[in-house]
Amino acid sequence: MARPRTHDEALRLKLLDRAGELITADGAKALSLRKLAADVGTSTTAVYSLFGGKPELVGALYVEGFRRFGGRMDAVGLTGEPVEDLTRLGLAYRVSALADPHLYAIMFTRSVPGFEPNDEANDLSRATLKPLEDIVRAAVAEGVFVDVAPEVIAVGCWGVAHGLVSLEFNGNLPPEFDVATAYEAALRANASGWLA
Amino acid sequence: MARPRTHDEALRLKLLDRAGELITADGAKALSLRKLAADVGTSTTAVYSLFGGKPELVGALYVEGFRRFGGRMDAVGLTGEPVEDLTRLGLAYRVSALADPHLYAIMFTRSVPGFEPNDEANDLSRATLKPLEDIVRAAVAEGVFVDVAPEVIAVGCWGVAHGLVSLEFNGNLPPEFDVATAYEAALRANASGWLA
DNA sequence: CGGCGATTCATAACAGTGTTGCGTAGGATC
DNA sequence: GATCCTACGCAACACTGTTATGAATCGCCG
Repeated sequence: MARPRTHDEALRLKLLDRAGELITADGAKALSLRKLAADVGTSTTAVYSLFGGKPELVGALYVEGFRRFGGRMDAVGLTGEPVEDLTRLGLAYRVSALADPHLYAIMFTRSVPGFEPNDEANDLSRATLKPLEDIVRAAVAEGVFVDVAPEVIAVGCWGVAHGLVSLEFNGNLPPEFDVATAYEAALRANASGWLA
Repeated sequence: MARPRTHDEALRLKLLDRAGELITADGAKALSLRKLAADVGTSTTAVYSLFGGKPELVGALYVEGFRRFGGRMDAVGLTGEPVEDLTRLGLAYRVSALADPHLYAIMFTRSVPGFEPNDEANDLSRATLKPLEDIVRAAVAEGVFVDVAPEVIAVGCWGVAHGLVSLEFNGNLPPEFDVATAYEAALRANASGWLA
């Protein structure tokens, strides 16, 4: 039953796909190496050969999640008006989270006990800031935004988006709360707060 | 070894205390019913009598966490100027989170797999909004803030605070980032965005 | 005041988990 | 074509939360 000398890439993808499905269907708790291996037709040891362990398998899902996030952010059409553009990115952020809620959980909550993102994963997550920072930098340069380090403003905008989505997912928002409307208003008000 | 007919309140407190210590020391992953029971000098079944199971035990820690949070929020001295006061509450929010990081993890990340807050716990968490909402409501009434539902503004402010703290804990912020300064600036800018 | 029913909690077993030695099949290398 | 190396199957290990059983003892009612 040996495989080629290099890791079996097809098996790796099958494991990753199925792991994503299991998590999407029943949450992170439902991801068991035994079940995963059985579904894919291999054994748990394969996960250790290919990834190193369960945390590293989840780590692969983590980078996949940020890859998708990044893709959706890049696809947002921009106008050049900073408040509008920051609001659009924020809305896309929420749409992305709603599209892959369980991936979002892996990225931003510690829903898989042993898993801690490593340095490479953290670098990747910080890359999410890039489009935000570009917009902010231009706005500061043009004097539309106050003269504060673009990084600070960008992080602030990311914070609102992330915080509201996080509260929504946690069930911390009031019942019968019109999340979508409030979310957009909050994004816009926050961005406006940086106007010069 | 029977205990009084009513639950042994002292044992309940000892379990809760020790559980908090274990989590504070080594994170949520380190909370095992066996170790907890051994440390306290009882058996795992006591947890089932007193709480119902591990999720419910964690639920008790969840409400304890929000109780402390609420206490710290109430202790914040207010000035009557909404932007300033909202900023102060936001800073207190971060201080609270840093003071009890593992309790914070229980409250806002799903770090204990089986645990989902029940309705009562959710009501409690939403009570965190109360002081924010009072400030906002007054500011809207006085015409200092724009005429938007106070709930929406309050949730927005909570979102920034929560989001930034959450990103900080997740390691999503840039390295060598002056979190404290940026955090305060972001809170202030966000609140200012709601000025009429 | 005494006995009964109810309930807490100890003991031990169960089902499940991630992880790890061991063994082996079979491509890669010379 | 012989040899090495490695991915991976099997089975065991240590651990988890949970639960069936049973003993001890309290609150309650006559």
